[in-house]
Formats: sequence, C-alpha cells, structure tokens
Amino acid sequence: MLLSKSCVYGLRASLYLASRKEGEFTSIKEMSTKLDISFHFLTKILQQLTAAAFMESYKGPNGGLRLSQKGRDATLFDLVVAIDGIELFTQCALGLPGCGSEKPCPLHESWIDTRASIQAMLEKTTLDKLGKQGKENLFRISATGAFSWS
Amino acid sequence: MLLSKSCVYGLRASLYLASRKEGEFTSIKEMSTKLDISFHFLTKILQQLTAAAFMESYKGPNGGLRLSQKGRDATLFDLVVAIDGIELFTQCALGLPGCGSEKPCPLHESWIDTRASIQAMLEKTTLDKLGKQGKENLFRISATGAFSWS
DNA sequence: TTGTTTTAAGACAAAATGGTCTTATTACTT
DNA sequence: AAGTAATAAGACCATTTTGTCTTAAAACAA
Repeated sequence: MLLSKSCVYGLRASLYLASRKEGEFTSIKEMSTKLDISFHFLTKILQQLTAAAFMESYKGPNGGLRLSQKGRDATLFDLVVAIDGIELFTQCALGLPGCGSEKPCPLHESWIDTRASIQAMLEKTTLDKLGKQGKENLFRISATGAFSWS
Repeated sequence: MLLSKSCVYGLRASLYLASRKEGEFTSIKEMSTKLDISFHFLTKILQQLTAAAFMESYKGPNGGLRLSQKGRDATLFDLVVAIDGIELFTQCALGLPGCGSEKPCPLHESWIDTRASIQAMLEKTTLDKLGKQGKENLFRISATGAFSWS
C-alpha cells in the first residue's frame, strides 16, 4: 500500500473539512459517520493533524474541527508527511541505506523520477483549492455515497 | 512504504540469483549472509517464489535455489505481484472501492498515471537482463558491500 | 546405515499497525 | 449548579507484518 490507512483517513477527513464553509466547526462524529471511519480512530489521527496546526479544535456543543490557515494552504503532500513521515520520498525503493548515485541499486534512477511524480501528484493543489474543485466535480471521498458536497 | 519488507527481500534475493551462473544452485544461507537478511525469514519468502515457479530448489549438499526459465524471464513487477499482490496497481490511492472515472476521488486521474509509471519502472527489464546489467554497473543489492557481482 | 547438508513446513514470538474503550477536560445550555 | 456535547489523552485489545525456532524431508557422503 502506498499510504497507510491512518494517512488515507486523515486525507479524507481533511478533504471533508475543506468542503465546509471556512471557519465553521465540524464534529468528528459527523465526519466519522459520513466517511464511514471509526470515530475513536479518526479522533486519534486528527489529533496529530491538530497538533501539527493543520486544524483547530473547539470543545463543547457545536464544537469540532476546522482547517486553520496553514491547513487551507497545505497540500496533500504536507498531510502525508505529517502522518506517514517523509521516508517514502527520500528512501531507496529497496530500502538500502547506502544507495545513491555513486553506487545505486538497480531501481535507483527510475525511482528518483517515480517518487518525484508521486510527490508532484500530492503537491498539485492546496486543500482550499481542492475544496472548491470538489464542489465543481463532486469528487468521491467516501466508499458509499454517504458524503455529498453541499 | 511502497513495497513490503518481504517483497524487497524477495527482490534482492532474486537479483542475487540473477547474478549467478545459469543453472547453478545457491544456498539460502549464502544469500541471507551476503544480503544481511534473516535466514529463516528469507527462506519463507523464497518458498513463495519457488511455489510460484520463479525458482527451483534442490535439497542436500550443494543444493539451494536457482532461477527457472520463468524466473529469468520475469520482471520485478511479476515478483512484486507474487509477494505483495496486485492491489497497489489496481486500487484507488485513497482505498475507495467505488472510485472510478464516473465518480473519481480527487487523486484518481493522477494516480492512474503515477501507478502506471511505478509499474513501468518494475517492468522495464527481466531478471536475466538485470543480472547482466548488474555485472556491468555493479549495482547495489546490499546495504553494506558484502555482496559483489563476481 | 549413519551422519551431514540442504530446503519445506509450520508453530511460535515480537513489533508495528489498526481499532476500541474509558476517563478527563472544556464549553455550552438549562 | 447540574447536565450535556464535544475534543484530549491514554490504556487497552486485535490484526497484520516481521522475525525466530523446531522438526521433517530430501539428497548426498562416508
């Protein structure tokens, strides 16, 4: 798997928040229901993104999470790095510590390009723009049709 | 991580065998030592590749494993699929079952291209050719210099 | 035949990942 | 003040992946 489940869940919830009106809080309960993700597990993942200041939380009735300015400006790459770490984009495809252009593994040159294209894919747009694009294109972020861009 | 550890170990051992003279048996013990991989773990992984007929085994003194014709003609992609499965190359990047061109996730179109380039990278050459290329380029397949293309 | 060298098979353990549950804490509502 | 709705924190459990160990089976050698 390219991205961990935690990571995918974090991305989908981030896209959910990107679809909401700026500044508005959305409860984790709502997101977990609409995206069909375990509530407690999603809570834990989003705590990481809140700690990393991509989101802001507010407790109590009508509380929840919302994207911060940093979050709205963030790309999916930023979120992936925050959850899964940077290794995918820096390490050798065969996991060989000494691999480099001096003494490369058989995949080295190809992998440099390929991993850059993965990064480019994730860096293409910000959450803010993805929120707007989602409304236009009705992008899928849930398995079922439980979520819809209002 | 793009590939599991099992998969990476399997690829590295396959490359090791590709560097050996055709038809010659190499013991798993030798490979595990030179590649710095746990002997028993490597044994288990290579049993999968033997069961899938990429390799042939021979027991007893001077026994070991060697690439079959199928193995020499195989690409790294074939080996990856045998160990990690085909999912990486068929599934949605966000793991959404219903994702497709009718109702795509935000990454859908990019991911189609990117995962194809990963596949292309792994399909570029066969083990046989990689064995020859390795001798010319002295490709790295171990972390330390414990292995050398003789 | 007995011992040695090798893979095969499978039980078992450890670590990482994924997931659940309970208790705090904060803020609102009545 | 008391109750309710929400996140925060962390203990705990389950599953998957990774790794170890033991025993069996095959082939060779003395």
